[in-house]
Amino acid sequence: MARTKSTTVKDVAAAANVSRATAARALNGYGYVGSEAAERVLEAAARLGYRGNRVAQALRQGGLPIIGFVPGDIQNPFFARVAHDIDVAARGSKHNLLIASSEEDLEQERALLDNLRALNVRGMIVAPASANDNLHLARLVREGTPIVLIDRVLDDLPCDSVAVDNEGGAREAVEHLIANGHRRIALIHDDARIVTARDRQAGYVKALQAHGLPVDQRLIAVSSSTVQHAIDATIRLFSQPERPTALFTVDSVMTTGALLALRSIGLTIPRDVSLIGFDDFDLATFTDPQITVVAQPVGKIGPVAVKMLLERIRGLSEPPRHVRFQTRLICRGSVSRIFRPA
Amino acid sequence: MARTKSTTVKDVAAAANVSRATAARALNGYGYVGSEAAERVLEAAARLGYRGNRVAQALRQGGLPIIGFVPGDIQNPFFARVAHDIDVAARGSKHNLLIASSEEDLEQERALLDNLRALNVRGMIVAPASANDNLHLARLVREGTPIVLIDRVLDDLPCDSVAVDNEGGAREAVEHLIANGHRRIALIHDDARIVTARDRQAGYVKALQAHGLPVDQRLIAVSSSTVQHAIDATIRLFSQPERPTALFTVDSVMTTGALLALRSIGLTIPRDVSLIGFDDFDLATFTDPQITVVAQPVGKIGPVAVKMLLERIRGLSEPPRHVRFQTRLICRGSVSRIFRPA
DNA sequence: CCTGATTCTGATACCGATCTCACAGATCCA
DNA sequence: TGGATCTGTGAGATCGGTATCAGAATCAGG
Repeated sequence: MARTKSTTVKDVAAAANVSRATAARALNGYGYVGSEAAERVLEAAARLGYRGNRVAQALRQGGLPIIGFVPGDIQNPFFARVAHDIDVAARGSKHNLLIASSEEDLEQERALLDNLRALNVRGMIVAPASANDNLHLARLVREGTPIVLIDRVLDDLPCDSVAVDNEGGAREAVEHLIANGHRRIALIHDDARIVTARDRQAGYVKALQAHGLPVDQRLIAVSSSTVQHAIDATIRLFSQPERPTALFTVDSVMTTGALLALRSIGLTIPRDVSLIGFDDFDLATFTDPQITVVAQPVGKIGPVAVKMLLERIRGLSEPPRHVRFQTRLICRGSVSRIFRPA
Repeated sequence: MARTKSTTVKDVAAAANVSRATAARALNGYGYVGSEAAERVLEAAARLGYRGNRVAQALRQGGLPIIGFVPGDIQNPFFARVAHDIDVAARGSKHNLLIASSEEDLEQERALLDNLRALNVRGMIVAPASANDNLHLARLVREGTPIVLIDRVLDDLPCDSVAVDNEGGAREAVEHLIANGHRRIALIHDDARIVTARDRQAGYVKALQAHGLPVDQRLIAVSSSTVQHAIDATIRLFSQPERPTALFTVDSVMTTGALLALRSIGLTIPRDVSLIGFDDFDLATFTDPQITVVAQPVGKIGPVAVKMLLERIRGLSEPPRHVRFQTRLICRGSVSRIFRPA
């Protein structure tokens, strides 16, 4: 197919009748170059459409101007939003963004990080798929690769992180339900492997305990984070003899599933069941009534992560910094007050 | 920060007491290598944690094992889904995916493509932001860079493409409205710059003309593809004295906006207004009634695009191939029948 | 025992850009 | 006028890996 090989400094130099060294100097504006020679080089470069070869530059100078982003799932609106923000922020500093989704699979994550490492990217922003077995991450950190963790923080990993107060947010939500008289509050959460889900579950448990309520395992369902699994889990929870009066879901995908499931088994929100979901999402304002949610400042996560990463790339060597954003409970119409006689 | 420089073939060769050449042969399994020497090399490589440097490989062999993807907006669920599919397909052939969103901005798209070119990526999958001024794309094609266009096809660009029958799908939707007795059918579409929107508009116009209905400019609103703009456009359309009885929106973001706007001005679907949107989306089944949409086979686009791209990368030199998927009208509850006395 | 093929290995060129170094010519000050 | 400094330039090393080539060692067959 005779892919035309691109023009190199050599070509430009030849066209301008100078050496490669001089051409490079003219193109990059360093060292001494005669104004006349420089002009000829620039003209030749423009004429030949010289672009430079990042790969060669990267080899010489170490590292491609690329930031790697490893989200759990790019289709999840949360990560899509963050990816977008990272992209914008990275572009501001002349970096390209390489997105490689781990699909919440530890093996895949390992392979991807290996790949990024081999590509000599400048730094990585990662949402680790697992709370355990993170030797691969530990090694990267040890080797000095700039890494920023987002959304999911691993306490024993000495690197920067940006996340929200998952436990506090969950606790606030559950306490809101308790304050409205609910006692049988169900939880649907992800495999505890993911840090976020674990913390949110912890918030749920703490809220119950703080109010002297028992933690009933029958009210807790585990589901992987897909709409279908969430539907199944919801149906399981609500086909028990003593039905929960409220439900707390730990992410927007699960909330979506719960919504669908409750509708299909004929339970009305908030008359039959009250619902609070973690993470705000479009759908939440489209339903009738609208759904009460724990909102995270999604838009801040990406920019802050990039900022921290760039500082590391530039050589900052402070001890790990951890940014923790507060969540906000947005009360809409999906929680009802239960009258509870003393 | 003393970023530990990674181990090179040189290190491995030294550790195994062989030359770089032999080490490379052992590691890549080509040429003749003594079994004993090979073993020593492999052992040394494992011990030192040798990973290889893609950048150096790329320089020698031409091109990074990367596929570039330039969507209009990664937050748009359509592109997020396609990105995911591309990622999976690319991984199957040992390619990484580099996503760089153009944000529907032509200048940005140009810059991004330049970047990708400089990175020597193997090929690109692009959803062009504009129907015109595509000299930058034309040049890439001319230079032999493998490119596959998705979603939006530029007829005068000699390269592969994957898209859906936008005109036909739109036409089917509008004819469905006509068949249900609607005559004043409004359209909200994007800036005609984007090919997709233009084709869908063309379908709208053809449907009307085929049934002898006038194309009334007052029924056509232009909006950029954001929820807020779509809301404004909808309100504008429906505050006219002679209100439309039906609305066709050309993408899911606009449909979302229309939904919100209609609710806010107190119009009920489908009693007051019938609605059909192009592109199926989650929300469409969450509303009451559910929304009738023109569905595209989203899941097929990514895999087919990658398949075509890989063939080009491997050197296929057939003339440009164009895959065009059919759309499917999914009738739900957002279209009402208007009784129209003869 | 010698020729020719086969196996193994190291030296070396190369990809493209950058950077150091040395050197030539111009300029400058004493 | 001569040494020192400043300009401008090209030769060549370098980044890390891969491919070519030639030479050494082993082995087969006549």
